[in-house]
Amino acid sequence: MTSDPPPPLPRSFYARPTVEVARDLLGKVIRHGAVSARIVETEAYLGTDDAAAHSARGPTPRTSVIFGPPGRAYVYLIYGMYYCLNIVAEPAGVAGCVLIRAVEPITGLTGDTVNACNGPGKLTRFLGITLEHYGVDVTRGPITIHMPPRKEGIAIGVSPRVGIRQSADLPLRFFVKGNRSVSRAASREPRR
DNA sequence: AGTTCGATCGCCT
DNA sequence: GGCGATCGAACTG
Repeated sequence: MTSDPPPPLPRSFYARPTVEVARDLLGKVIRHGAVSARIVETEAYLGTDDAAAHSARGPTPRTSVIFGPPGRAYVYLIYGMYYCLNIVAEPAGVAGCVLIRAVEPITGLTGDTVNACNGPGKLTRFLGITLEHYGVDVTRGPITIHMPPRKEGIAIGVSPRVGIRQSADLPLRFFVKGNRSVSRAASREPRR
């Protein structure tokens, strides 16, 4: 018989400071239906003192979930053609979320391995995530996040976030050092 | 009501 | 390195 899959991470995992959640999501397994992948790159978007965050100017219809209970999915359409997936952090009433920027495929592979999910717009397509998943509780499903089957040491790299103009210097991007699935835009060396 | 522009990506030169 | 695709949220008037 097959071993029981681990349960989803509890809500308490997400009810913490956004930066902690962003770091700790590295190496975790995200699953949607038959497709699963390992999170290898994240970015923290803070509720306050972070002009780059969608929540910076208070709740709107689009961003309301960021102000609600932790462990829910904030999905939005970007550039009219891609979806980005965030996981809400901080206790309910405090804004903060973590953008999932890259994952490493575990199952669901067809053809190109790395290039299917090494970017925020690509991984949502790989995992089949769209606006209909706005507000989904990742402690319940259909999208869930789990501990990896085996404990493994991870070297974590830190850098500024990719593709933003406001608060561009804050070191809020986290990635698994040396992992080849880290997003292409992010793997560019920072200019000097 | 009209305009701007983005937490992207792939293709072009 | 540059740019177009393609859309709606947010902002301006």
